[in-house]
This record gives sequence, structure tokens and C-alpha cells, in this order.
Amino acid sequence: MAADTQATRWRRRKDARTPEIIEAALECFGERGFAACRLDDIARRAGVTKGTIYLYFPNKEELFKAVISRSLVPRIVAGEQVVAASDLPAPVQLERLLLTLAEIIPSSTVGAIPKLIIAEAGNFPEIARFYFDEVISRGRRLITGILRRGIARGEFREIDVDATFFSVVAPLIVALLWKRLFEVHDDAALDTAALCRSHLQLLMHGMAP
Amino acid sequence: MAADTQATRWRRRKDARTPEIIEAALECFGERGFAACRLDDIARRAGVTKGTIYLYFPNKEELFKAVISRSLVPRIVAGEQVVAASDLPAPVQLERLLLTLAEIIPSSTVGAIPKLIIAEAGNFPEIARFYFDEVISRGRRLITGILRRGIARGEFREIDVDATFFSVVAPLIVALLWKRLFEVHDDAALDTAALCRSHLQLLMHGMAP
DNA sequence: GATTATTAACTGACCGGACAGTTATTAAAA
DNA sequence: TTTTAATAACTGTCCGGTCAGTTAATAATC
Repeated sequence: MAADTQATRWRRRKDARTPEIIEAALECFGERGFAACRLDDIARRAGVTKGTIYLYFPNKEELFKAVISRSLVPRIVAGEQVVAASDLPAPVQLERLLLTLAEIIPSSTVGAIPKLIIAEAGNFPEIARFYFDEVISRGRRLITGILRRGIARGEFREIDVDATFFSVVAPLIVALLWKRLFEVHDDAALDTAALCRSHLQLLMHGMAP
Repeated sequence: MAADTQATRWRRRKDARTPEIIEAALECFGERGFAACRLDDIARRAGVTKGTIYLYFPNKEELFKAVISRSLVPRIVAGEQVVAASDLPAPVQLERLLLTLAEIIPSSTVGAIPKLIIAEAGNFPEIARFYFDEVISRGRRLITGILRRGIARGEFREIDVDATFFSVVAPLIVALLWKRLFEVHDDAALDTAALCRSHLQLLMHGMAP
């Protein structure tokens, strides 16, 4: 949208602006974090100027909240529905969930959010709270639910589900951070698929009755 | 050290300054991040003024590197020596390493660094590179070394060591981030010891031949 | 259908505070 | 008396937020 400046510049497109600004802000926040991201950068990416942003959002922080709210919650809801609708064995459910999660890792837009949250949660407690309630808490309920069902059905041994939650998801989270922060400094690229395969095998061996 | 300003102010204590400034910087960086932390804050905590910092460090970034070097690198080196000196079974070595790692999690000073790095690595490639070379790379070599030895000695099954590295350390990293970012929002405190115990059991079951 | 008036989406120069880094000055120590 | 650790005032720059002005779109008038 930034390319055709001559064409779109000075066009009055009230309805289109909000999502365009949010999209640009997601990219920019994801790359540089909340504090380091400049409103001028966001504006340029959205094909407008800084002043225009203030026509649609009261300030930088509200724009940030809007970015988080509108880009993640729908995906969580989708995940909940998929799991609730099936009654496959717990190991199969877990495997599918992790594989879809692993697919998100390279996604440039949504995949940038966890890093963003980790970076800013300390300085913006209300953002942390919102993210915890809407994303983390629900994600945890999803995973621990599968684990509990697996134990009840004798598909997993008796494990500490709250602790195992970390063992299950953490490698994917760290892989996601690694991709964005350290892969450039490493000799070889991180093979997400191999990582997921290896991790699933470890989990299935480790949790087998 | 900030309390006795009257006493230490204008005292010339060349040798004492460096560690005092580094300690103050570690605290401040850990609380607010690299970019958000003000040199005036660090100076006040160290019981000096900003100008004094520039007598001992060329700039903010070098001060940060010094913080990393003084607080994390020695621990890595110690770990390397312990592992190199012993010829215990690989599972025992891995268990001991993870338990010491888990002890660091609640440590308010050193434990703050990973979050700090994740938050700032994108904006400060120099810092990311430095941390990758001095901490991550060496830590990975340590872990994968133990895994390879375990496989060679028949104590672990044939696993993808590079991928398993993530499965091994990631839960502790995420627990460390969780403690600092989301524990306040959760109903119960995160039981680090239980987490470590559960994770070790999962690993040992999962990697057994 | 063509011209003019009105609206409001959008711009960009500007302001003020914050902060990394500098330096002239001061005072403790040798 | 000289040296130098430490200070405090200073500078230049950067950036969030503002607002007077600009222009595309639309309505009113001829």
C-alpha cells in the first residue's frame, strides 16, 4: 500500500484506514517493539502520515492495544473449537495442536507477537494481563485439558499436568523467539519441522504409560 | 551503596566503582530493559553521577556487555569445567546441570537477563551477537555435548541432539520468563522445583534407549 | 452539465520534554 | 603543588503529540 503513494495519497478512505494502520503497526511493533517503534514508521507503512494515525487512535498505547486485540484472539477461539469438536485419542490431539502451532512460527505477522509481549509486558502491566487472560490462560486450559483426558483414558502416565504444560509448549515458544532473534547469528537455519518431530517423539516416549 | 551518599560522594574509589556500576546497571536493565533504563538511574543507584559512568565505560552498550560478561559468562565457564572434569553418566550430568539452571530462575538479578535480551536483541544486533556467542552458543555446546556422549555410551537413544537441545532447556527458559511476566496474573505461584522434577522425568523417560 | 461552496480526511512543520554523551570545574589524594 | 576522580551544567538529537493549513470528495447552485 505504500508503493502507490501518488495514487492513494490524499484519497479519503475512512473505512480502510483503521485496518491498514493496525496491520502496519503490527509489523512495526513486531520488528522493533513498542517503545522503539516510531509512529512515523507506522504511518509511512500504512501510506499515511503521523497526524492521520491520531485521527483514528487517541495515542500510541491505544494503538498497541488494538493491534493485540484484533490479531490474536480469533485464532485462539478457532483452536478451542477444533479440539472441543473431536474425540480423537489425546496423543493425536496433542500432536495436531503442536503441528499447527509449529506452522505459526515462521508466520511473520502473528509470530512476532509473543516476542513483542515478552518485551513490553513489564512496562505495560495491563497489556500483560489482557494477553494472559485472552491467550495464555486459554491456551493452557486447552493443553492441560488434553493431558488430563489422556491420563483418564490411560493414554498417558500419571504426570503433573501443570508442570508438563511447560515441557510441551516451551520448545515451540523458544523456537519462535530463536527464529526472530538468533537465527541470523547461527551457522545453520533452525529446522522447525525437525524440531517439532523430535519434540513430539520425546513427549510421546516420555508420557507413555 | 546508594544510601551513604554523603559519605561516598566525592570519595575517590577507583577500584570500587566498576563493580558497583555494573551491579547497579544489572538491576536497572533487568527492571526496565536496555533502552528504557536511564543512565542517570544507574548512576544514582551506584551512588555516583552520570559523568562518572563515562570514566569507566565508553558508552551504554559497552556497559551492557560488561554486565553480561560479569554476571553470566562466569557461570557458563564454571558449568563447562564441571562437565569436562567429570565422567559421570550423561543422564546424571544433565540432571545436575538442569537443577543448577533451575536455581537461577528465581534469582532476581541474573534471572532478569534472558528477558532483557529477548526484548532488546532485535533492536541491538551487536548485543544479540555478543550474547549469542558468549552465552547461548556455549550453553548449547555444553548441552549437546552431554547428549552426544550419552548416545555414544548407550545411555540415551538415537536422538536429534540439535532439536532436543530446545526440548531440554526451553521449559526452564519459559518458566523464567513466566516468573517475571505472568506469575502475578496467575492464581497460583509457579512451582519451579516441581516443574524441574516433572521435566527431568519426562526427559529421562523420553530419551531412554 | 458545468461551476461554485462546503465538508472533512489528511498533511507536515512545529513544540517541548527526555536523554545519551561532553566538558569545564571542583576537590580529594599523592 | 600536582594529579586525577568525580561532578554538574551543558549540548544536540530524537520523537510523541499538536494544529493550522491543504486538498479530494460531495452538495448546492446556476
